[in-house]
Amino acid sequence: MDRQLTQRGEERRQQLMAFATARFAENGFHPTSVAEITEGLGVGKGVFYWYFESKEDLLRAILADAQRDLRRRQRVAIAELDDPAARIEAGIRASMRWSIDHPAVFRLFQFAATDDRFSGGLRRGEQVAVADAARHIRDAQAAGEVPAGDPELLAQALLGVHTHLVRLVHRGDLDPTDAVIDAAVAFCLHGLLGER
Amino acid sequence: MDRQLTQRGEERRQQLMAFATARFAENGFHPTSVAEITEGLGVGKGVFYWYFESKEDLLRAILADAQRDLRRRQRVAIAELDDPAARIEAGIRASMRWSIDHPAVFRLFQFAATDDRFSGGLRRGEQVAVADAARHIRDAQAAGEVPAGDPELLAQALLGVHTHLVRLVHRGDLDPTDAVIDAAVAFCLHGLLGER
DNA sequence: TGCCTGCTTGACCACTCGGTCAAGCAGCCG
DNA sequence: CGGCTGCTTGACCGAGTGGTCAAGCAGGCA
Repeated sequence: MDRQLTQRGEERRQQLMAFATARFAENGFHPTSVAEITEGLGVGKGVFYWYFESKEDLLRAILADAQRDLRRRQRVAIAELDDPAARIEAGIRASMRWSIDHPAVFRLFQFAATDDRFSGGLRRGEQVAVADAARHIRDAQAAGEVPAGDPELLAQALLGVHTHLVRLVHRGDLDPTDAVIDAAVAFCLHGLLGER
Repeated sequence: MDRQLTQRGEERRQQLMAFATARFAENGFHPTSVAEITEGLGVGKGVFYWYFESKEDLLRAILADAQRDLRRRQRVAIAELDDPAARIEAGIRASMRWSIDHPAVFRLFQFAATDDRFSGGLRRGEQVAVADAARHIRDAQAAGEVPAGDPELLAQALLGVHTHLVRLVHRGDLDPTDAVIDAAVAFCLHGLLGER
């Protein structure tokens, strides 16, 4: 699309993305029509296609935006920590907090992972975060803190715990307190059998 | 619907479910039309509505069927084990193997969890399995094998690891070998920091 | 043999969808 | 002031959609 947007145009674009995010999360991507989005905002349908090439394009933009934001938060959380284990823990905590704070976007991530039209884009971002965690695991292994084992696979396991527990929070099965995050961190670090 | 089905009718129903499972997994639920399913089978559209009330009804039937099958496999795997930790491990292994063996259905589970029209049905089955694992965790805690901690939450963490790693296998990022399952089990039992 | 029930057909319905476009509006620049 | 560019409008399009139904077929039971 690559349009020259004024301040006002940029705001309209954000408004469309925000509203669509809410509708997609609530109703699902496919069942939500473009008309529903523009009518909900009280604008003509053409406005939508001024800012986005298609409904798909819109969702991709939403996902990319959110991934950038999450990544930023992870980086900030880890920035000043040196110890590998501390960085891993801070990364888990930051990711969970972000995901809990952004229920709608998190739901869209879940859906997007389900659909080949979008999962490719997600994957790249996911792999960056996983590679990051894997690096810290490798460091911890080198320092003798963590026993041998495929760092990538372990990092993926962390992500699995994160994702599933956040889903339960949004579903209402778990309270969005720090206790959940603490438990997730404890499980990831010690598993079922506990500290040595 | 509750139709009186002959042998032939039962087979047709199964055929519809099997074909639809493949199409839904490949193309997505919403983008796959009823016409696509009946045409793929070379039958008239009315056939579909003889066996199912709606497209939604069909997906629900597919999910319920699959959940029953998974549950059966879990029960068999655990049946003759007494030790709580052994039961937990066997449950994880059985679940992962089943999920790896049923890529299409697993994908539908993932999608269904995303859509409120279907997630309710899934949830019940999921909670049964989680409650089961939680019981074993509680037993293990009573036996002093596992330190204190919310058993339900720990069971959910297991499920999170299972789900995410299976997804990676289906995505092609991980080879569907026993090594993945072993790693998942090891992570669940010992976490990152390893055995005591 | 005839009939009844389970099964199948495919044209048809009322609608919705994503997407287009000619036209009009508004604010800033020269 | 004129004009240019960014933005907005909403009627319109063709292609499908999920779902219905009157009609026909066939195999097994009486």
